Parts: sequence; C-alpha cells; structure tokens
Amino acid sequence: MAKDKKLVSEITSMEEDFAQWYTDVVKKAELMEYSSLKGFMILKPRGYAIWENIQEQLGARFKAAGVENVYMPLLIPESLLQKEKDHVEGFAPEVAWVTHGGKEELAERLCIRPTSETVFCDFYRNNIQSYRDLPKLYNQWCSVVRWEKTTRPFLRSSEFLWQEGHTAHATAKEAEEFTLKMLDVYRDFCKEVLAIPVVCGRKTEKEKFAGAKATYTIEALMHDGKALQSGTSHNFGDGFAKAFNIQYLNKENVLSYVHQTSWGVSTRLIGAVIMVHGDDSGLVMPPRVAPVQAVIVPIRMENEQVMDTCNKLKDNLISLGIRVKADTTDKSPGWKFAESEMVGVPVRIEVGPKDIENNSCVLVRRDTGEKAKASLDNLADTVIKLLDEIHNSMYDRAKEHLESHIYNAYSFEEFRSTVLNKPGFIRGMWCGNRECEEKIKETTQATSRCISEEEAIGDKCICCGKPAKTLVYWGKAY
RNA sequence: CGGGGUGUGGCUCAGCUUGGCUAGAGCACCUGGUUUGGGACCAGGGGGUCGCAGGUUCGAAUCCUGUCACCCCGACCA
Repeated sequence: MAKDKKLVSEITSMEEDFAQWYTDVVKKAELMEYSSLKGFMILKPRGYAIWENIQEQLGARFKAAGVENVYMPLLIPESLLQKEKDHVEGFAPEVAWVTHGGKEELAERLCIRPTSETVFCDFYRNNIQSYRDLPKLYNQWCSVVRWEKTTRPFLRSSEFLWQEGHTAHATAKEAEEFTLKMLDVYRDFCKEVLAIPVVCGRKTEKEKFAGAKATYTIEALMHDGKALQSGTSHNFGDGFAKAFNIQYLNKENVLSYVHQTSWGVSTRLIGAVIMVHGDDSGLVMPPRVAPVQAVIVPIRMENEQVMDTCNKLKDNLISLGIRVKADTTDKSPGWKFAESEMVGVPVRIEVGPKDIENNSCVLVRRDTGEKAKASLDNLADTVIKLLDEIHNSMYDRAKEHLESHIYNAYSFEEFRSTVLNKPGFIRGMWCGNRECEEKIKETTQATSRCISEEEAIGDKCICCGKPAKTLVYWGKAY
C-alpha cells in the first residue's frame, strides 16, 4: 500500500468549521451540485432519492389524514397575488417575475409561485358552493422560487422542492384542529422516519406566515446548537376567504366564509438530517429514508463462493423490501468502506472467504461504527432488526443532544450570557410585546423560535421584567 | 444589500510578487497487467489557452481597467 502519494480528499471536522463541514458532506456524499445559475441546485440521485423516500412516507401520512394530491400552475398573475394585503407584502421582496411571452411584453406580469395560497384560493372560490363541498383537503408536491440573497444547499436556495397542503373547512374550530393535526403529522414523521426530535409551538406575531392568523412550527436543533425551522402549519382563519371571496351555503342556507389552513415541509429536511446525524466521516442516514439501507461488500471478488453468497443475500434482502446494493465495482475493499461511510449507508455487510468458512459475515453499523460477526442463517432478519435498532439509537442520541442543549433563563443577563456561551434553545418568559422580541434579537441575535405550551418557569418577561404568561423557546436560527 | 475571499483540464490546487519560449502536479478518467479484510500498484494514454471583455507590451495565466460568477461572514427569509 502506498503511504506517501495518497491524496485523499478529506472532510473538514465539525469542531473546526461546522459550515465547511456541512458543505463538504453535501458534496462528498454526492447529494447535490451547483448549477450555473446562482441559488438553483442540481439534486443528484443520492439527494433526490432521499426526497423520494420523504415523499412516499410523508405522502402516506397525508393520505391517511384524507388529503388528496393535486397540481397547480407555476405562474400567478400579479392581480391574483395582490388580493391579500399581508401576504403580498410578505412575499413581494423575493418574487421572480415573468414579463415576456416570446418577444411580446405581457399586459400583466406573472409571478413564479413563491407559494400557492392565492392559486388555491382562486380555485376554491369557484369550486366551493355548499357545505357538502367541504372540507377540501388538497396537497401539491412542487417547487417554488424565492429570490434569495444568500443561498446554501438544502437550507436556503432560490428554488426548492416542497409540499404545500391547502385545506378549506366549514368552521374555525375544524380549521384549527386540522392545522394542529398536520403539525403533529410532521412531528411524528420527523421522529419515526428521520429520527429527529423537534420542539413544537406557535410562532409569535413577528415570525408568523404572511397572511396567517396563527402559524405553528416544528423546530429541530442542529449539531452546532442552531435551530432549524423544519416545517410549518398555518391557520388562516377566514382572512384569505374574505380577500378571495370564498363562500358557501351552510345547512341553514346562510352564506358563510370558509376557514383555511396551509402547511409545508421542504427539502430543507434533508439539511436537517445532515446536520442532526452527520459526523466527521460524512453523512449518517436514518435507515427509513436512506436511499440504500445496506451495502454488501464482497472481499476477493474472484472467489465464486463469495460472489454467490453475496448475490443470494442481496436477492433475499430485496425480496424482504430492504433497499440493498452489492458493491461489485473493481475498487479495493478499503475504498468501498470509506465510500459507504461518506454517503451514510446505515449497515455494511462484509463477506469474504474467511466469513464463508464460518458461515458468517461482518456487520458494521454506520451510526456507531460498531463491527460484529453475524451468522449467515437468518441474516435478513438480523439486518431488519438492526435497521430498527439503528433508527432508535439515532433518535435517542439526537434527543439527548436536544435535551442537553435546552437552558432556562430567568433574567436578561442570564439570557444573554447563555446565548453567548451555550449554543442551543433557551426557554425564557416573555411579556408578548414585539419591542422586547426585537430588542432580544438585536442584542443577542437570538430569535423567538416558538411559544411553548409547557409550564411557565416564571412570571416576568426576561427582557422588560413586566408580567409575562408566555413561555418562549429562543435560539439562533439558520 | 454591506464586509471578506476565489475564478487555471471533471475535482483540488501550483505558477502570478519580479510578464518570456511546447502551462504544471495530485486525484479522477481510458487501455493492459498484477492486486483485493480500511481509500492497491505498475506501464501506457486522452483531456486545459488560464471566468469574460477591453487595455498596456515585441510578448500576458502573470500588469491595468471593467465585468460576471461562485464561496464564506453579516442584515432579510422555508
């Protein structure tokens, strides 16, 4: 083996430079590539496969909630966008416009959707007449464009893939219930599929969605102690319905406005997976969304028995629904080991002549690096159990990280010193005034992440000292 | 939009300060062979006109001006 000439591309360590580590992992794991247009990313097979798995499993949860998929137009006439005042003000600064059709300048500019509330509203206005038409529970998977100044792969790009659910209900109560129901779908999905624990709650007036009555959020804590808003669920009340005139006749033959919700998660979730689970060797994929759940590495590929065993093993695992690949490229085993670690395959199965003699193989866990001998008998069962075990221990580990990075602050000084010295979430009471929220942001860079339902930890605002009833999770955010 | 940085084969970079002759290296790629339990080795081979546009000069990757793009750090946002 050559020792001096070898120039292996390394991943920057997390401790040294977390931002660079993130960029390195994204590139080395071949999730995406920059295109020639700023802010517009190319999702490579390994990155897109994660999104497909998210779509499949989150989609199943939507359907279980009675939601149906639809598709709405990409372009929105300016006049339509203008109908809801707060909404247009919130999005105007980052909207991309189409001004020409061929060589002709258009009579009316068309906006490339930054989100589709207005299109859904326009549609609902024409399609809801009676209480019998309600509720409407629609979702679309699409991409949206927001002209961002600073972009980062998966965390913030000018175009990104997401899903946006839009529902219309007969009553305010039903809309609020559905808003919270979808928030819980997100929370559960993060836990059960992505192995990510989240903090849930309502956004403050300052942080809520443009045009919403209430916004709820799931906030995840990254390895560096910064928060990532990972999904939101909005209750619109009847604000959009009034702006767009979406009315129906109720059972009493009275014309009423509908109550609406919208909710979404994006490819940002992939960024969360990277920053919650990754380590200095690269990506660590949670088994349930991993594009490849197990990789089989044959040692000494010229050995027929080895190859035979690998192939049978592969077929067996595939037949049991495991996403498995056998790495039969002519790279050296060491290369294959390093590669599987970089891309985060949860389980590696090494099969060589020595193993076959003992009717065994070597199983290596990506999350802990632990190696263990396993019998070839019932190996599929062993692997399936191991994948679940990996999921659970990844979740537990992330949860421990989250919980050990939540601090309480009872005064402004304590708050400031915590923000400065201890990356993570800070729980602190708040009076509800926007001035305090803004002052905290200006002086500490921490923003309100969400208003929590948890028990109060005091009765005075950490900023102004006036009476407070609201417990807020604060933190620096991506 | 402010501050900093970088543009040289697919990737990472050297060369630029002090202009000079056919523009280099490692990785990757192709062919053949030997290998294979933690990123193998040997031999041969293909590929760049130096982000772009002007300018200075006998001569520009190198100096000057402009411009574009990307990355990082802030302010604004999923």
